[in-house]
Amino acid sequence: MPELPEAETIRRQLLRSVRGAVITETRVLHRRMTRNQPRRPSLRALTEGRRITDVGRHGKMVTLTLDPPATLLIRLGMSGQVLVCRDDAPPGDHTRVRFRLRGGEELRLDDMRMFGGVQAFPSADPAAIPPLAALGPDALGLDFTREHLAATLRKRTAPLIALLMNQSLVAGLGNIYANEACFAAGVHPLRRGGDLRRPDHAALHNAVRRVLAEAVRLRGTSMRDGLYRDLDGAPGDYQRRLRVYAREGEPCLRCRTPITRARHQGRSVFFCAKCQR
DNA sequence: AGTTGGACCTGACTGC
DNA sequence: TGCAGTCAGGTCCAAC
Repeated sequence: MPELPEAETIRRQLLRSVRGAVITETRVLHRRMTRNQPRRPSLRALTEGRRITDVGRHGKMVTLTLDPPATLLIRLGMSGQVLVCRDDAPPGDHTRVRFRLRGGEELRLDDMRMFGGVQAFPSADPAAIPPLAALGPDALGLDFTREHLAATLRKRTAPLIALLMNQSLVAGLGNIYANEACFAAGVHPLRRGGDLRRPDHAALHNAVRRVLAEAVRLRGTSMRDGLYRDLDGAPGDYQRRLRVYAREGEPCLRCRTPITRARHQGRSVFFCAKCQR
C-alpha cells in the first residue's frame, strides 16, 4: 500500500528516469482521476509543453516540479502505480492518465481502485499548493520532532492509530506503518493520544523514524494482493519485516503472545496485547 | 474543534 | 460452477 516509503521509492526512480523530460501530451482516460482539478486552469494547460525539473515528495504525495513553473501532484491512493514506458505500449486495463514525453517515452498512472489522482497547480511553491500546505510535517523530515509529536497528541481523545494516520498532523503514515511504529514503540495503538507520557513520545517518535527509514531502504511493502509495485514493476521487501501488520494469531516476535486484531473505524488494528500497553 | 462513520472503488477471496 | 457477501484502505464529507 503506498505510504511514505513507497512514495519515496517512486520519487527516487522518477528522478532518475524523467527529470529533464518535456511533457508533450496529457491524456486522461478516466475522469475520476482528475476529480480535484478545476476546469481552469486545466491539467493539460498546466502540463503540456513543460519540462520536469525536479521530483519531490511530502508524506505520501509525489510532486513533479515543472518549467514554466507549475506543480504536478500525484496521489497513489491505495492501488496507484506509476510507470515509465514507450509511448506506443498499449495501455493496461487500469491505465488512467498518460503523460507523453518528448523522445518517445511516456509517464503513466495506473490505478485499479481509483482512490488516487493527479492535480496540477500554476506554481512551483509548495506553500501555494493547498493539498501540500494542509499536510503536517513529513514523518522523515527535520520538522517532525519529538516535541511536535508530543504537542500533536496533547489533549487528544482519539486513538493513537487514528492520530498517526491523520495527514494534517504528521504526513506519511498509513495503516501498515502506523501499526508497525506502535509495536516498535511498545505503545498500544488504541490508547487515547492525550494519555501518552514523555517516555512514550520519545519511543514513538524514534519508532516512526526507524520503521519508515528501514522501509525506504527495502523499497516499501508489497502484500499478497500485489497492489504495490515500483516504477520497474518490482515489489518491495518490507513485508518480510512486518512484526504485527496482517499477523493476527501469529506469535509476537518478542514474547510469543498471539497477535491481536481489533477494528477501529472499519480498519484493522494489529498489536501484541502483552508488549503494547 | 475534535471525533466518528459512511461513501467511494474494484478485484480477490470465502462460504454456501 | 456460480453467486452473494466480505475485505482492503486513503481521503473526503456529513453529522454529532
